[in-house]
Amino acid sequence: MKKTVLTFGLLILALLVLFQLSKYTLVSGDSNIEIIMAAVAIIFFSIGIYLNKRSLHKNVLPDSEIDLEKIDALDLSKREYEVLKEISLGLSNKEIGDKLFVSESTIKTHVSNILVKLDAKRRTQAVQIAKEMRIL
Amino acid sequence: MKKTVLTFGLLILALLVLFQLSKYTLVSGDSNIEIIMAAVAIIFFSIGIYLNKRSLHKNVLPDSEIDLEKIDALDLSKREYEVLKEISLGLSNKEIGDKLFVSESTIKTHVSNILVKLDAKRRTQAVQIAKEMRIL
DNA sequence: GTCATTTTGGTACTTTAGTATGAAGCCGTT
DNA sequence: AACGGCTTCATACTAAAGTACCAAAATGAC
Repeated sequence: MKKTVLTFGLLILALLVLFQLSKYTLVSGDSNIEIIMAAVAIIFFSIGIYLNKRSLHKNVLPDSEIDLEKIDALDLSKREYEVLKEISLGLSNKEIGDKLFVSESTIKTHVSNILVKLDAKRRTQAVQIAKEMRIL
Repeated sequence: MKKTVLTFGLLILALLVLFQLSKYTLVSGDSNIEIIMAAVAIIFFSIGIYLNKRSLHKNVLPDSEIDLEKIDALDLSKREYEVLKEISLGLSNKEIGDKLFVSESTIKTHVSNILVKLDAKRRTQAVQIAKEMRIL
């Protein structure tokens, strides 16, 4: 709310400044109205785009960004993160093992470690937690 | 690309029209430059916001919309869909049963049906498929 | 009220997931 | 070289998940 008042206040201020500028230019006889018009158009067009980007980016970026720093914070190793990604794709331990060229036993070990680190009881829960943390 | 050219073409056209209007008004001696200025400002401000919303919404909406029609198309019953949602939250069959006040056997039946209908082999895969279909 | 579908539940079984534990090789740091 | 962390793998076990098959209520449409 405060931001809305502030931005609209600034908009009105900018408009007033431009009014004075245009008057001055017209009085001084230059009458290059086109340039002022274009300036006004460009400025407000830019403002419109800028304001929108700001207000919408707050909702857009967090959905697409994956927080690589948080992976470190969770002590998830590279390999464990790889396995986690495969789990989220719905693969079984055997399938993940084949895909990463290691045995199913290895994947089981990784999965167990992932569950401990993400504080999950099941792989489905691990995926859910990881997505909430914007890691996946 | 084509759309970008089109919109910018329209913008230039609008600007030119406004030039002519302003000239006409000035020549006719009215010299109410403020009104024209304000009009230009408002119009381009609106265009800026509009264009941005259009371009960003394409990426925003599909992520948040859940396609209720597709649930029908998959023959997923209400109850099955409920169970699917709980699965995506990482709950076990037992936990889902407790949450929905039915036995684990019932949940197992539902899960089996869900897997067949979503053409999945595992619950994790079912979640992934459902999310791809924008059902979850 | 009849009929089809949904929802519920069970038993018995197979498969996959997950735990516990131990161990060997690799790799970067001190 | 020694140390800690990562990756790998195995065995043996328990717990969950999933399949197959059946069957009885409940629901909703006609």
